[in-house]
Amino acid sequence: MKTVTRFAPSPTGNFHIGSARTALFNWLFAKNTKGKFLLRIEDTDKARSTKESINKILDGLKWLNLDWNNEIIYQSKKQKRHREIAEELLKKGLAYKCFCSEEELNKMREEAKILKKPFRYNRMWREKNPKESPKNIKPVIRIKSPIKGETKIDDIIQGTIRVSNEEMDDFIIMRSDGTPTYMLSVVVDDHDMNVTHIVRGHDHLTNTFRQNVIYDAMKWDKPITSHIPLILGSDGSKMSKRHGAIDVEEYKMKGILPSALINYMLRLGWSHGDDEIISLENAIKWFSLERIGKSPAKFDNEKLISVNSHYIKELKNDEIIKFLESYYSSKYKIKIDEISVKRLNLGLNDIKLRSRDLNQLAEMSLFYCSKFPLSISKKAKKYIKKADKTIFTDLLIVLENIKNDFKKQKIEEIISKFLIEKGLKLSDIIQYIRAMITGLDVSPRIYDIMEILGFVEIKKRIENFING
RNA sequence: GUCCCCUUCGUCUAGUGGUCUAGGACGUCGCGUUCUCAACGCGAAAACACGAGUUCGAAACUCGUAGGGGGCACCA
Repeated sequence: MKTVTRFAPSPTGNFHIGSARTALFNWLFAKNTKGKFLLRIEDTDKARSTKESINKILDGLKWLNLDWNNEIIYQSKKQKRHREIAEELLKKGLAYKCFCSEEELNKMREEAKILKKPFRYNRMWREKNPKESPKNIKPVIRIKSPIKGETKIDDIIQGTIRVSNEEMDDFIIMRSDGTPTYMLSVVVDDHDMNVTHIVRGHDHLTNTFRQNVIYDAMKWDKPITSHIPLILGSDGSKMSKRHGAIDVEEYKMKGILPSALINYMLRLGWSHGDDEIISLENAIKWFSLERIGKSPAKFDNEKLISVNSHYIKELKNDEIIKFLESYYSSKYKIKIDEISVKRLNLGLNDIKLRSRDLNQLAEMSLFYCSKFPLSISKKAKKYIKKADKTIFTDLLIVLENIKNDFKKQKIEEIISKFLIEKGLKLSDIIQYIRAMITGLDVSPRIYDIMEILGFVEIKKRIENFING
């Protein structure tokens, strides 16, 4: 049988990193088993679902390259079908109308609180004749859940879990306004979509027991479930805003590569021996739900960054230049001209080695592209302020001698000769030169940069300091 | 509160009863290299939550304790 997985987010906010990992695991499992990965938007909550949120989810999935099969299914469009199932259950006597008022329900809640028991609907309308119903109340439809015995689920990740049926009550499947609840919708949609494997967050584990009641009532085959542990913040509490970035979009803005985020999320809960850097190809080949751990993982930004810097090193120059084009044009209103492209192609390899994220890479490469005069960073300014102008005036004269053969070995030679004559060490001047020609305090090797920029450009930048 | 789940270095994890004086990665620290560095090289510190039991033998199995997480809506 062909496997079918689904990712079923509710569009009520941003695209959370936890949801992204759920999507990834579904996607990987589908790819690994050569099955299908479907996307369903659970927008039954009209009040909270937004178009923006749907777009964020879609953008995020596309950015991560988690492509889905078939058309997107919008749960809200399936309500007629959900209602039919509820009617059918009603007709079969497996569900019933409940005419409880808000007050009656609140009373049950209070009683439960006093008895220190969890709230459970007392099933007062389960056997009552609907003719006794109060006229002023629109009923909900509740499903008859078993009163005695226990329910067992076999979860691929969590193993076998048994819960006494007394823990469950007759939950609502249709609201009083005639709309289906989540619990009904998921089951009907998963069944209609022929979903074979449900991979979702651990927070849904107890829902499985409720959903089983519906499957049993309809005599439908149950999908196999895998409840993946949640991602926690660095302090072990639920991941939230105060832990920093939690939405996929934020990672993109921070210059994280989709490949890096995928690799990092994959290793949160799943492993393959000692492998850390795992190509997508291997991820698909090796992935299995059985190998997902049961304990929740804390999100570690430092590790993400280190994975990211690895993937940055693998980037091709033209991919980077494409990124730089949009980064520079939106942030600095700079266009990358032909000469800058030439310089970038010569200099990017060195910069890739020391970049933790794309934004940092862009800032570090800026000196290859910026128009004269250069913008100078705070730390670089400090160096420049301290530099002795006469030394650099003399240095320029020396450099001018080799302007027709401005190669790094030559530059190195002539500078060391210059230093000996002046009785200086390289470290006496290197940071000043760096600041003047890159506007930064950190950069690749100076001789390489000088060669790439060429004498004319170097002269301009140093003179700017001397005259400034 | 209640039901369910979880617990190996700071973090992610390897580990499926003997090969574990517990391996890898990130981070930390030290040393080296270099022209700065968030690069590179080498090295170090660092964990089986606790207590019982099963067993010739337990990080691994069982039970308890503690700590953590999740569910308990006319939300999804």
